[in-house]
Amino acid sequence: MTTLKDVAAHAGVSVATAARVLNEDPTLSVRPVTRERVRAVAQDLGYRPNRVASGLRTRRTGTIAVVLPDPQNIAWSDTLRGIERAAAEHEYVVVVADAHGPTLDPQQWSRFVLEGRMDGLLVAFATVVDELVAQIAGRGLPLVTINSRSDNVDGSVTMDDATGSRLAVDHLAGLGHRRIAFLAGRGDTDVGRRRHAGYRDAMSDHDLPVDSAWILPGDYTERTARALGRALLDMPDIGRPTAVYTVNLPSALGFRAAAAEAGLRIPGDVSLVTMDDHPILAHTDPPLTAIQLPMAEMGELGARMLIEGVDGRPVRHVVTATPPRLIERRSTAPAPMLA
Amino acid sequence: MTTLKDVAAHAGVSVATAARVLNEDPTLSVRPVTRERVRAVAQDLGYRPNRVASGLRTRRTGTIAVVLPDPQNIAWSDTLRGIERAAAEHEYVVVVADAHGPTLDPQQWSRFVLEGRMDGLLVAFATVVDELVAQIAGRGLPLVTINSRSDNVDGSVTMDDATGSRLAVDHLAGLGHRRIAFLAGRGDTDVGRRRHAGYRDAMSDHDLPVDSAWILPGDYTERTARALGRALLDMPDIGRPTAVYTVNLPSALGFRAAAAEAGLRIPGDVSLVTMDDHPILAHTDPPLTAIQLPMAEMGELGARMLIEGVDGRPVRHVVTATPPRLIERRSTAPAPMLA
DNA sequence: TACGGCGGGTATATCGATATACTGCCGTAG
DNA sequence: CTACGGCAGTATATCGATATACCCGCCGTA
Repeated sequence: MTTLKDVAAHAGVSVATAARVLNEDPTLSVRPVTRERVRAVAQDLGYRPNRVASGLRTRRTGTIAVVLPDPQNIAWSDTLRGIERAAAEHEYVVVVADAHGPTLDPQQWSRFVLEGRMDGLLVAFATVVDELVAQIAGRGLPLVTINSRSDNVDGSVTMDDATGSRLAVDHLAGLGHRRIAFLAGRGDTDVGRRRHAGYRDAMSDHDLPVDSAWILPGDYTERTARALGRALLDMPDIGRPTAVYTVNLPSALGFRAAAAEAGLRIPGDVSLVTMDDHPILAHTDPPLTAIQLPMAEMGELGARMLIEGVDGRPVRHVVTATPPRLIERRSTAPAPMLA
Repeated sequence: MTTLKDVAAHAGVSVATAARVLNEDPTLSVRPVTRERVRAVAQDLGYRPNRVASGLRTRRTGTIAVVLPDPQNIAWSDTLRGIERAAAEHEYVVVVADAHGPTLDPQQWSRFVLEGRMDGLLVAFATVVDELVAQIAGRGLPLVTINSRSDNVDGSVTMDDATGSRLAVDHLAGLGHRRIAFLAGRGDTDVGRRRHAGYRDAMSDHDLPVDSAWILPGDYTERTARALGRALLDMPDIGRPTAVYTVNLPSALGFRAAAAEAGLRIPGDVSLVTMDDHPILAHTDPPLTAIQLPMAEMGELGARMLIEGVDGRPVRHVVTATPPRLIERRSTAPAPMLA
């Protein structure tokens, strides 16, 4: 390992000068020839600053942690790529942690917050635990939430979920559906509320009835969605919705399974649109019409803002710029004629 | 931030003693009462050693890097969970990097290998680039490959791919198929060769013909598999295989798409088994029969071995213990009667 | 009495980079 | 002839934990 000392020695300057040249310290005055000599030696020796050492002094490790409550959900993969891309641009590395729930267990807490190895946290908890926030803030660690906004946190990146929901409802309404159910998320989560609001507003814009029996709060899991789907589809034909909008990808899969079990065809008997797109949806039975959200952009913005936060710039609440898009596949069809 | 100095001061001992008590230095002799006092103070103050500082001295950062050539492939998610679990047990954190190909780009190289922030590398390149290996070894960084074994690397974790392939062929042969094609991986990769060998051996055990036109080397991508699938299915009926075994998940999806385009039914016209299982396969059209491999176990073993390697214990070549399993779904059916 | 050994610790260099204060020299202004 | 400012750097403390060498007092023993 080449250290700064080696560089300094070979260049015939002190470590201080070597460091200041390489870091382009503007307060340093040095002859161009010396400057070049240092640079050349560093290059020749393949010098790379040891980030652990520099991290100790500067309290910057060049590492951010991303905490996902459920990395199993394949919808996150784009987000992760966005985060990594932005991080790489700033020479940061990304530590991914799986919190198996809405908070950090003590072990994770210790490794991510207490041991000084992270410069900041990017978290994607649907429900932001106030206590967690307070403690992180107390540690002086910048925190940015993604996909969820809370007034207790200074920075967040969210998407235009309401418009996403609206797109789903517009599409179904355009196909003649009037009885559009919503397999929702948890009402105590920010995303859940935004997606719900979009649904509600769009329904009312289309003068469509919103039957409370058609709004089923779930918990974003396939399992629950499947149970709720069964309940919904077991309704007598007359009250049964002709279309369903599901709040996220696992919910759509759960509903799809429920429909299959109930012997109902999608889209023959019931149309399905879901939030969260993924290439694999082209291969499902049937291929699912879905709302594509700028997940990668959300990740990029989040990481970028967090890194700015590390540099002392204030973080804010931002919303992604790219609008949601509806990807039409084959799970939606014109509403059946009704009595 | 509570530092060791604070603990020492409050406990009325020197930092040396505080450190040695907390690290359970066996060469330290200290009265039990003092020992307890130090521990109690550390506890009270919520002391956690700063890993950056200790990393500087000990050259252990408690971080390992996982490099995946294609994190998009959802089959890796189990592996990642296994890695994280094992890492967490040892108080390590995991940095995940996306190398968009079979080697590290200079940026990544710098961040993962040259800057001293990683204790070791876990890589999943299908083709192990010798040059890369040599350079990493030259840096004294332990390296363990997963899913691929090379004699140039001391440590690896692989799975029993051959048996996995055999399971696929056995299943198809059991259904009466005799013309079983193999949509393979790259012949220059270790996994590709192992999966191929399993196929070949199983075919010969069943006395089945291996037509070289039925072994199509692909590159593990959906795109290529789709093109190859088209070629395969465009063969005249007489020479067309009645079943296909695909080397990985994206290949299966590609083949599925090709069959759909060609207007052929799975499993009516052609049966499909693929290596790599994933829960989503229950939702595809049709649900795919797949070989489940111990991906999580591979990740766990890899991480554990790498961490042992960091501690100076030698790494070895190991194979996962859990045998592959065939998950039967609906993409396979008895062979059609042939002339 | 001298010496060694042991119990119970302490002092300090070190890891590598960085931030701050400082120095020696030269030219010029007063 | 001195003072002063600018140029071209240098010396060193620091970040926090850890590893190594060391120290002091006391006891037992030769």
